[in-house]
Amino acid sequence: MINNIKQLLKNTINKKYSEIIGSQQVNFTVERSNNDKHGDLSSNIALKLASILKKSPTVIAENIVKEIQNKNEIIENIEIVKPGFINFFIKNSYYQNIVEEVLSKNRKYKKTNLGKGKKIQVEFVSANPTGPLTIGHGRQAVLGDTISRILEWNGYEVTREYYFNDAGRQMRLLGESLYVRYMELLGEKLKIPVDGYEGEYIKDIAKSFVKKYGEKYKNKSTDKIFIDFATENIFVSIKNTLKRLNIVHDVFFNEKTLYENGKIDEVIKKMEQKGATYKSEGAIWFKTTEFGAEKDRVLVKKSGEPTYRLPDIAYHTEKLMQDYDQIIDIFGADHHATYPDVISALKVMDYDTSKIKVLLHQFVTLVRKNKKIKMSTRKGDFVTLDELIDIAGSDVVRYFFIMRNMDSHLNFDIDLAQKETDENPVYYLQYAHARIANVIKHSKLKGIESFEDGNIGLLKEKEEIDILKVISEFEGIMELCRITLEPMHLANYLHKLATCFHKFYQKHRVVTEDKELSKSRLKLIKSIKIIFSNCLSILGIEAPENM
RNA sequence: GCCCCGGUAGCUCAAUUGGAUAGAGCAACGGUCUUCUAAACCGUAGGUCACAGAUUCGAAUUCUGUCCGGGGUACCA
Repeated sequence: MINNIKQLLKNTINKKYSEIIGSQQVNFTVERSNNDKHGDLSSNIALKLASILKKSPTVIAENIVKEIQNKNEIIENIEIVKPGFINFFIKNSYYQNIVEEVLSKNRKYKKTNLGKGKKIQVEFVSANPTGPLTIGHGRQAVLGDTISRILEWNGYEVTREYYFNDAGRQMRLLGESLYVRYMELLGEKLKIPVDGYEGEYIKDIAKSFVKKYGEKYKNKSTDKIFIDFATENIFVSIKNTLKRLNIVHDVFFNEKTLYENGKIDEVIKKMEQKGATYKSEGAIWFKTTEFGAEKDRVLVKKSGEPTYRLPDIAYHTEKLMQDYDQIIDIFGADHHATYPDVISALKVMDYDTSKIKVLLHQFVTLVRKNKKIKMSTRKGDFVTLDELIDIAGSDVVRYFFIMRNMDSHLNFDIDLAQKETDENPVYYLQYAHARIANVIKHSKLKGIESFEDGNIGLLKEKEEIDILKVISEFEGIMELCRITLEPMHLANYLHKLATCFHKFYQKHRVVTEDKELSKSRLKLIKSIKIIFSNCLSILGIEAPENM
């Protein structure tokens, strides 16, 4: 509809003003009005042309309108307003026809195939197996999965990837922490190492360790079994948590692979050849200052161990070697200083980094009794994602995490979540869906077997047309989501759709003595139901038939 | 110090990326179920869009500076 009008305007000015405009691009827009008085669509074309043509916008608008009047069958009326906006009023029949389109396309309504044959890798969560997933990870998990679903809706083939490291200092500490808890169960008091893991979950793991091995590993603190046992247990729980949220990764990539397949050495050698590194104080440094960084960074410590940066770089060369058309990395705000180094290194080695898109999301702050709490996995001070799902349920958790812009901090009030699950906004959407399902069921009881022959021309009430207008926005919203990769827009949209449905429901009855009208309204609500169900499925949220 | 986010109603956040009278949900107050689900709807109240400049027909949105909050700035990941 918008493109339709836009093309019409473009043609008109090309015809009328081509001599003056010449090859200049006129950047005008056609947008949905946010006020009924301004019609359905409005264009600023006359305002944009005013400075080029050196005429008053109103005069230009009048000339344009004269030209296009009656040239488009969906336009009911055109008005010119104050500074020079051209407002279009669209015919009801245009909106009514949407019902038929939704009903016939159903699950495929406005679904696109833009990504057909294209592969995208989305990397997210990527938490090392040192403890259960926290609320903080939850945001990234839901964000990553929902973005994946948006891409899939557009026909892309998405691979969800999880990158992890089960070696190194953190893991050693994890193993030692488990050992301490293990010995504790065997009656010996030891101290958790400095920077070790103090969370309760280690005690649980220690219990199953005892169950399995008894006293076999008493006093064998250095045995690798402690690390392996801990990571294995933790990974199982991480995967379970994600599964509860309907999130399943396709690939778990172990950092270890990069050492085994020689990628790490390869990267170091290549960067050396390119003259991007140097040795100093026994370490190997990357000249990041040449890429605008403040300081040079260490790639290999004097101990010979790489810093986290090196495997990150190697991992990305690995990603780029595969045939993905796009690579999306989802990181927390704490990564903002490190990923530019990775990109710089890839550029040094002549990789095309334009395929890589990095999305940073801000942190989740846990609020409890009106106090902000800093979460730390190490100190065991956190609320796990599992606990949150227990309290609120998967649907609410998913909705909650994509409800807001990823750029804004998220304050999570745990008391509120516990107390007010009934008033959660997600129920508002699901309730609308369930209500519709119920009305359709009711209509069958009232003897309306089918409503395929309902006459959409009978949908004339303001509340009915309003709903159809919102449905007509769906395509644009999905486009916005695709471009910005920001699922929040879809959440806002659904809320808006639910609002107009509830308003309609309150004011008008669907099933009445008037069979014809009932059938047409059943068609209407069926089409709303389809939109709900499609959108909720993109958000990974259930669309219940009753509540 | 430097880098990245944010600052909008009492609270949590929107504003389709520069459009017209800045909107929702909680919280407050008042109203609506003999009817297809009241987990809903209607109404009232609530705003110096942090502050100051700049850009233009037009700014919450872009630019500059200042203030406040969060994150980063490791030979931790």
